[in-house]
Amino acid sequence: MADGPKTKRVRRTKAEQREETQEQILDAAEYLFAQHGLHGVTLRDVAQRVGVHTTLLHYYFDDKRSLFDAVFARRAAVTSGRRMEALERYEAEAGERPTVEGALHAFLDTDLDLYFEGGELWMNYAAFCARVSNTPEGAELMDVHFDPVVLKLVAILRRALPDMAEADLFWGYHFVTGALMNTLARTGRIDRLSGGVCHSDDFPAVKARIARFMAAGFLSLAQEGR
Amino acid sequence: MADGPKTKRVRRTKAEQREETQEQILDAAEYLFAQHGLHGVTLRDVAQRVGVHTTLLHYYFDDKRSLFDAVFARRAAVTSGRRMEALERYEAEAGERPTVEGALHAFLDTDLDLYFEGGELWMNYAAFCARVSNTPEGAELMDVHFDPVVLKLVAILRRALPDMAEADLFWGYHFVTGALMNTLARTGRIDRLSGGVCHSDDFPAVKARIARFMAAGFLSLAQEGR
DNA sequence: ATTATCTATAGATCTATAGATAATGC
DNA sequence: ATTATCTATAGATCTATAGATAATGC
Repeated sequence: MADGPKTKRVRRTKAEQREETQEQILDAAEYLFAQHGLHGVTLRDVAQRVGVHTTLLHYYFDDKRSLFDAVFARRAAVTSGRRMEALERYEAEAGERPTVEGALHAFLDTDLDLYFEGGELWMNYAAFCARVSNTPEGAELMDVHFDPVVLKLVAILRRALPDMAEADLFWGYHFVTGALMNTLARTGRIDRLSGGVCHSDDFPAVKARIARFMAAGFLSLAQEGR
Repeated sequence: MADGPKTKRVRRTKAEQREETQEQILDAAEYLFAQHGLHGVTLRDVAQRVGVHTTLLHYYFDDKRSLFDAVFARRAAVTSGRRMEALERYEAEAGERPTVEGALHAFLDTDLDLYFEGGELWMNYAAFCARVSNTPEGAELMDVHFDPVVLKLVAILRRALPDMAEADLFWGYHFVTGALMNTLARTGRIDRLSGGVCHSDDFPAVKARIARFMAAGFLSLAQEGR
């Protein structure tokens, strides 16, 4: 229904054309999957948004599920890589004494910045990830693409809190990622609930609070001992 | 594919029969929607799981979306009511000096207990809620069914932290509900990520940590002042 | 000559409705 | 006599494939 971005028909090499069309398909699919989920979107919806025929999607992607996986994978490498770098940079800076809050800032702020500064397409990807994170298939894609960077975060947290039980570390991460996904989803619920005090789109507001909030949570579990 | 519970054909009054069939339809739909989402489930899937013909679903429910809404609504009143009672009980106990952690225990523990002790069907409902919470339609259903109890929680938190900014209160709640929904989803991700240290199904483990963790988060934001 | 895109279409499935049959109600 | 359930089917879509046409490559 909404008309996608119109292609300028100034075409260059075949490789470029191929690349360009594929990116447009992925952008459209990303937007639609974020809104309606894997099964709520038809290949025809995606094709219409791009302005091509449905069959072209089969030319570039084996089937619907492959397209879905490709949407997930395309930006996963970027966000994962950026966060990994940020964590390594923080680790180097902090030396012997990393803090929970420092590690969480590196992990969370880097990600929130990427989406917020990356424009509409990155925001779509964020919503896409959030939407699928609470599904069985989505969770498995997260295993594949995000385990290394998450385990890196956990490793730094473990050094910051050497006496904390392993289970506490992982449950703490579980709470962090839940809060993050709820943010990325941008459903507008917090806007309505708060009577307009908060806005789903306001990632800077989340960034200003989430690392400190979660760090205090970790410390309170650590204090408890067990 | 999986065969649903077989109906015992000892039928009583029509009202009872009607009630029983409707409940079976709702149970089956709840399970399937939790696994595959609104669009990932066909009416035929639901009918097959119950062991009736697809058209019977149209006899009891206007269309697919009405069935979906009915699934959400059926148990929403129960969980919402129980949490509201728990919050009011806590408010009465705490008198002039409610605490953040006390309010969160009332809100969160009551809910986790309901699902964990309610058996498989309640666990399905929890997964259903979690799955839809990150979608636009789901968030609107949450507005309708859960706003009163959430605003009650926020009101107690406000009394516990009278100097806290409104935005901080609501963002804090936003983090809490994200962590809760991630728990209810039970995707198995935390199991794999932690190498078996944590289990998605282990709501008691979450209950043992989440209120303290989140309370510390709230206090750290409040301390910040501004 | 190869690659990108479109046309035509098969085969399956999905939602929804109309009308028939089987079971309870009085 | 009314209500619960099933049969039959219409009409719309949806995914996927085969083969034709249009555009680039050399």
